[in-house]
Amino acid sequence: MTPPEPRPRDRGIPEATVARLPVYLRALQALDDRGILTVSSEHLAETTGVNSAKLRKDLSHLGSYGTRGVGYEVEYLIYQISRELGLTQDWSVAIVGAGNLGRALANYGGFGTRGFRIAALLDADTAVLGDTVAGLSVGHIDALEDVVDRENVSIGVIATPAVAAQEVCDRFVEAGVTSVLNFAPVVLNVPPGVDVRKVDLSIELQILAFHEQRKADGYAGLDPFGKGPV
Amino acid sequence: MTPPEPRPRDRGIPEATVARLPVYLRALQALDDRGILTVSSEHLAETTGVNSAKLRKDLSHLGSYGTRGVGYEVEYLIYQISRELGLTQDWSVAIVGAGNLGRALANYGGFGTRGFRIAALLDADTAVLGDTVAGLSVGHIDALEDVVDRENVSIGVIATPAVAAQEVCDRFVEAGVTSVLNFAPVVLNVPPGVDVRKVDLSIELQILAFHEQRKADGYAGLDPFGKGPV
DNA sequence: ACGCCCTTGTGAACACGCGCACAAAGTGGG
DNA sequence: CCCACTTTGTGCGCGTGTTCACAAGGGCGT
Ligand SMILES: NC(=O)c1ccc[n+]([C@@H]2O[C@H](COP(=O)([O-])OP(=O)(O)OC[C@H]3O[C@@H](n4cnc5c(N)ncnc54)[C@H](O)[C@@H]3O)[C@@H](O)[C@H]2O)c1
Ligand SMILES: NC(=O)c1ccc[n+]([C@@H]2O[C@H](COP(=O)([O-])OP(=O)(O)OC[C@H]3O[C@@H](n4cnc5c(N)ncnc54)[C@H](O)[C@@H]3O)[C@@H](O)[C@H]2O)c1
Repeated sequence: MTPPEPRPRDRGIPEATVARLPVYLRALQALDDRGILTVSSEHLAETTGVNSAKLRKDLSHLGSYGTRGVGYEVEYLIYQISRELGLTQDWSVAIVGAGNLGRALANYGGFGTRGFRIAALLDADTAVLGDTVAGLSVGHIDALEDVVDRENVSIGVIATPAVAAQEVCDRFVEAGVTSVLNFAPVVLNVPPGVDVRKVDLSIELQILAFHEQRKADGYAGLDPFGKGPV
Repeated sequence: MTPPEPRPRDRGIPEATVARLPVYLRALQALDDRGILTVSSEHLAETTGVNSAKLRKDLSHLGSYGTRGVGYEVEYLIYQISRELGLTQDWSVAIVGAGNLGRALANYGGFGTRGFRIAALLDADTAVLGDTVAGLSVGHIDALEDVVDRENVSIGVIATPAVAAQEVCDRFVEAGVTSVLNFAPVVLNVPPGVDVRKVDLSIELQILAFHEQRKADGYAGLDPFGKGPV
């Protein structure tokens, strides 16, 4: 419309902010549980480990929900963040791969309490079919399309070995799933419009190893008071 | 210090680059397994899902290991990246919390093959002490300091419930561990010089839910034909 | 030996995110 | 009613990271 207008993706919340909102939400819920009614950006920032100005800027993307001189009303902010994140509705999740990780995930209680319902746990190995994990019976992978359709699954979790991950992903996408959480150590290929997030433990360890090595090498790095290599 | 000198932290590799090196490494190892001797930045970039210029810039931080007109020698690059990441030595890892997740991690074979040795699996619950997981006997949490010392543990993994995480972390730090991988949904407090990385599945799901909601809202955003998030 | 073509390595422009610092706005006390 | 104090919301400069585009460099065919 207006040529000199820097507006193309303004209705969008910065990705970095989106990644922090769940952290704020969790801290706010802890405050709420303790019966605390309001909180300042300074205090909330401290408990979530971020800069208070950054926190305020993050929240300002949702609207002006604070009161100057006072702070933010805990319950109201919980509601606003939840709404923004889409947590006022329930989401169905399907997990593929009922191995070590898939079972741990299915057994994990922390999902249901946040509005994520595990609709199915699927596997290709007939030896595990019918096993009961967390009250859920392991289904066959060929039921994937049916499950996605019937249970209205919108998030697919991949906990299979690496070689099977792309194929499972393709089936998810084909079935209409547009959000995938991948634990297999492979780069998934997906069409535009599909979001993939990956959790890769080996990479995390390798990053830690890199920094660990840095500390070990006698690097007189920045931060002279750095509590050095203890 | 010196105004015209851009040298203060030059020997350092950008954090974003460090996070990608393990991805390149994995792709290179796959090429190596297939007997492929050299690879171009274009090709490697495609299989790892990054921009080829970014890949070249990443690799240039390690040195000039490519040959113009040809590409990179796979084996040599594997060696250089491994060295930079500190993977030419072995690292001892201690896991605390022998629940669903801790056991899945201990059972996972993908760590040992990359130079990470699980030195111990510890828990506070006497009911699980002595259980054998992946050839490892679950030890008591009070042995943490001993284990760290004796096995030369440099990376601590926290797979306990949230309430116990900070305390376990403190004990790790006190014992001399300077790298922590945390699975519990809490913000850990550590002194300078200690690296913490977190893996938080609930946050990953919430981020996916946010984007999912975005897609569902009939947002006739920019770019009617997808290409949106990816 | 020479020149063509391929690929690297990087300069420069751009986009994004961070944190300081402060004016605006609201509260509570006198 | 006014003033002093607290805390929000944000303008701005800075640093980091990404991408384009291209000159420099090296192999290979002739
Ligand atoms: N266990 C961990 O702690 C851990 C850590 C890091 C990464 N990972 C990754 O997570 C994934 C799963 O790990 P895991 O330890 O649970 O492995 P696992 O071998 O215990 O389980 C994998 C499961 O996937 C099933 N499967 C195989 N092919 C399938 C297919 N085509 N369709 C459906 N199911 C299929 C198998 O039958 C098996 O039950 C792997 O990619 C692994 O690299 C696991
Ligand atoms: N299981 C999952 O898939 C999953 C997913 C996301 C997050 N998490 C998080 O990972 C952590 C572990 O999850 P889990 O499912 O394995 O839980 P879990 O309850 O199965 O296991 C926790 C283990 O920690 C032990 N423990 C408790 N206090 C301890 C202490 N002070 N010192 C040592 N050990 C102690 C318990 O005895 C238990 O064996 C939790 O914080 C959870 O929120 C787990």
